[in-house]
Amino acid sequence: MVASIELAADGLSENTVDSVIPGRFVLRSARGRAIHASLLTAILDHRLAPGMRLPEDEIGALFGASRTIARDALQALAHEGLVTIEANRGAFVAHPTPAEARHVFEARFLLEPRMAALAAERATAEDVARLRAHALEEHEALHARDNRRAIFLSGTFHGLIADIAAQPVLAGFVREVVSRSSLIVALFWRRQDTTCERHAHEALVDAIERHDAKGASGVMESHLVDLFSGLDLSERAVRPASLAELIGPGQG
Amino acid sequence: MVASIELAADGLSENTVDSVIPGRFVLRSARGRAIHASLLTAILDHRLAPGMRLPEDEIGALFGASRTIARDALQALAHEGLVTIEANRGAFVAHPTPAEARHVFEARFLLEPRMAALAAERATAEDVARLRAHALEEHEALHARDNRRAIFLSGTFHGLIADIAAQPVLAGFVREVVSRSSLIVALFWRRQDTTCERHAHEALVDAIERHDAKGASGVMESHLVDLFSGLDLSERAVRPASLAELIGPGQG
DNA sequence: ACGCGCCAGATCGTATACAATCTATGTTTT
DNA sequence: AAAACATAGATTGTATACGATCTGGCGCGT
Repeated sequence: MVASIELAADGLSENTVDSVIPGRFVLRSARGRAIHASLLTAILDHRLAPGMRLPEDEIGALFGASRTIARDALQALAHEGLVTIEANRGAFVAHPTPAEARHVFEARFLLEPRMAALAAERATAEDVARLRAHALEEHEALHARDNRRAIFLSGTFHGLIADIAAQPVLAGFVREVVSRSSLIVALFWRRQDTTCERHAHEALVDAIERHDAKGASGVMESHLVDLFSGLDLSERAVRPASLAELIGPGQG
Repeated sequence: MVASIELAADGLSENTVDSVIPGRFVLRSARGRAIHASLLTAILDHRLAPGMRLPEDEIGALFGASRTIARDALQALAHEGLVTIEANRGAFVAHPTPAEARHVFEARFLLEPRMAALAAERATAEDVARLRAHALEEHEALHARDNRRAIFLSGTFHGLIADIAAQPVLAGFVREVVSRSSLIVALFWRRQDTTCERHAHEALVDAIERHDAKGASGVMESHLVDLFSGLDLSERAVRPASLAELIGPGQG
């Protein structure tokens, strides 16, 4: 039951939501966009877990809309790879396999270092200021132990850099793979410390401020290596062993 | 009026259609997928011109489906950047601006040389055979002056290479930018000879057969430079002068 | 006790109805 | 005659109705 999760839009600042939404828009109605935005942010900050059902009725009702609208929003999310649609069974939060996780990160390894380099070449003083403000927000979220916000912001940071690179098509692709990474982290993350990540983001802003394209590209690449190596993509991870192993033969 | 254009599926071999359709599927009904496939191929081979209206009624009726189904298919195409949806006005074949054309090609310049290199590393004998067969088909289409088929096949060739690179996420991105390039060519192409292109495709297959990653990457890059330099993205191109200039004051 | 089939509830698939909006044509006004 | 307005037709926006399909549970038979 999805209704138990807070999906209404009032919990989110409009700015942060906008920074995740793809530029080219396919949903016509305001309510459709609201549903899209709410589900998107709920997936990005791990309120909605991979595999969770998303019944059209319930989602529509949450936003005072009919199934027609909810379906459109779910179809849009399916196109972004965040929702899976099974015929006659409905929509579910996507549940990437280890192989899909690898493919998503392979795409990030190709796209994002280049975006960081372009951002370093093109960033204005205001761009750098915006990045710094964002990094500060991340810092505060971590300090306040607000993990959801921290994980959400660390994703939108990558989207901001893609915007600065001023390549809208590639920026859209980056947003997609970053969003999907959020589901991958939810499923396969095995490490606790996220401090390395914060330092990486700060180092990235520094390189961009220096207009050091090579440096920014390198920092981004090693940052992605860090993220990727924090995943456990062994087969063990996807199937939680056997029921026997989970319950244990002598500890119930 | 769109009905005057042959959109039914019987004119196309199933194989070639499949090779254009994105892997992850969002449309549930068979008729929805048929509409999607037909509109897609009609756009790719320039039967549907940029800016053309796509009324829901008419499209649904063509396939014996209701507007509901047609809407879903149009939304999917909108997500791929091939169709533009305007609120309360309906769907149109996308009509990219020169700026958008540049952004699409910037994405291709980043993605496709890498895909060519990966394809060269990974291609099996069967992959090479498939590419050769495809290049031969292109050759035949050109020889038969079947321009529509030639332009269609030259697009799917790039999709095939992306498949061989075995990176499904990136391959999906490549398919999107290649499809959009078809609209860009329809609007901005200014050159007649496509022979250079055929040679480029053959050189690409040769490099891939040699497992020459650097070579394949280089050939792909110069092939894209060729394609891009064949476009006229000046502002003059986008607005076809004035109505007076088109009709002429003294030749009716 | 276990497996098999059946039935009810829930959910999705699709068409259709009606309201809202837009476009184009023709009319009025200045 | 040109511009503003009004109206009719066409097209989209959205809800809803009804049939199809799936899921889970109950009862039956072995």
